[in-house]
Amino acid sequence: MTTITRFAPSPTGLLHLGNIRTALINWLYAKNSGGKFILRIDDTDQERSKDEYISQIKYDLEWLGIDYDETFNQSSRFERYKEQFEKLKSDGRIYACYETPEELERKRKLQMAAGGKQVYDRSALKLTEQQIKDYENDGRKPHWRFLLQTERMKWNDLLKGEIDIDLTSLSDPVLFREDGVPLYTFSSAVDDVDYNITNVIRGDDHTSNTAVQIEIINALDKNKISFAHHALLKASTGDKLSKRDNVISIDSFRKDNIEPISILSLLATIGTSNSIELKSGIKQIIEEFKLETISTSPGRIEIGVLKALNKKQVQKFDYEEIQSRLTEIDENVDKKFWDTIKGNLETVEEISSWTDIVFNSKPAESDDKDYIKLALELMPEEPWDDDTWTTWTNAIKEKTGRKGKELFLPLRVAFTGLTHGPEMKLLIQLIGRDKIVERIQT
RNA sequence: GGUCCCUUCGUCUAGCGGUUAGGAUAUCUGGUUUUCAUCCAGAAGAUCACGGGUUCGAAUCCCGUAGGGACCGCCA
Repeated sequence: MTTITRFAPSPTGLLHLGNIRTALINWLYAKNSGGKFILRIDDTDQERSKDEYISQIKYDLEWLGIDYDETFNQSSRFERYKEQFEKLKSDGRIYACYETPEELERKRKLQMAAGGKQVYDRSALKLTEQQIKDYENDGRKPHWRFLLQTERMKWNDLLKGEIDIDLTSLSDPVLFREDGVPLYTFSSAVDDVDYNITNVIRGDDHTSNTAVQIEIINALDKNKISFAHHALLKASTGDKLSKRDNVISIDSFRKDNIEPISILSLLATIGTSNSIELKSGIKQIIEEFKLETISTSPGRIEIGVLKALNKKQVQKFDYEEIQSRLTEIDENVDKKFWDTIKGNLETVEEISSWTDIVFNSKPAESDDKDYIKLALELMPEEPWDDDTWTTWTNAIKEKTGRKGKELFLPLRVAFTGLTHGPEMKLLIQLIGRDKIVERIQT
């Protein structure tokens, strides 16, 4: 049987490290076993779903290199949900409820005050025909609940092991709203069955929900789906992740010029027993993927690790790989320029600060003017090569008796305005004699 | 309140009854680079949340406690 997994985001916000991790795990699980991966947009709640988020989600996935064999929107399947709803209804698994949200809220508060279970009391089941008629005459429309019959739902979770949930501690789930809109608990179960999903891998927050869904799936069909629940990720502070937490959205990382492979490498590492390292590409991540390496305890997102991985990737780039990106930043960036500068970059786009230093004359104030003046006098004529710097500084050394930091640091500052940077013997060739003279003389 | 789950170096983790508790990363030191980064070599870093029990022997099994998380919605 072919493995089929799915990622089912609701388009109510941006994708972040947490939910993209779930997507990646599902994608890798499918890829690793030669299976299929489906992108399902859970947009049954039309009020909260936004088209812009749908395109953003697809763009983020594409940018990261996570492709899908098939995609569909739940909003296109309302008829099918209705059909399956009728089936469950005729099987007597669904019953009509007439409580308003306010009434339900009041019940919950009462239950909480009494210290009992906050579970729906099934009073709708005891309604007389007359009471129902009265509600209907009042203009109330029913919402529909699924009658939970299992006391304890057990399954073998691929990540958490044997799970045993007390279903009597959970309310009968509402499957259809008063306005006829199917709820996630139901539409998801219908789709997972219809699309022959073999493995549902999702966050730990769905664990008790899974108990409910298994019973629904069993009522629809024979359950053949294997479930796995991974621990959620925590923010670096130890707090839970939020959809509104923009600092970890994929979009924000892209805007910060973080490379996709850096994000993928972090995701393939965090909360797993894998070594923290930069991966060579998505292919390596697929090959190395093992579901069992994913931990059941929540991992912390360390942005510092992401940045370190990205830095490694930047320094790994060959000029040819990113030539168009570089020349777009500055057309004068050639291979020599890139190779000289890349060791000092954390993102590719940071190169712009160096094109500025190299190409635009930026005179730096020196408090060591006499020394700089002397250096100018001793500066070799062009053409310059890799030995020029040594020849030059040796001459200065001889004349002044300076050595080490005293010798070179004032020069670096005078040429670049910075106390650190690429190797001087290469950098001075990039800047060139004319510009250096210009800078020193100012 | 109920249900389910988690807790091992700063961080991510290995560990499945006998280990000097291993690795990765970060940190520090030395070497290389006449700076920084890279690279190489090395070091330090964990009373295995706490308490009890089982056992000749517990990070590992059992019970309890504490801390943390998820869910308990006409959201997903």
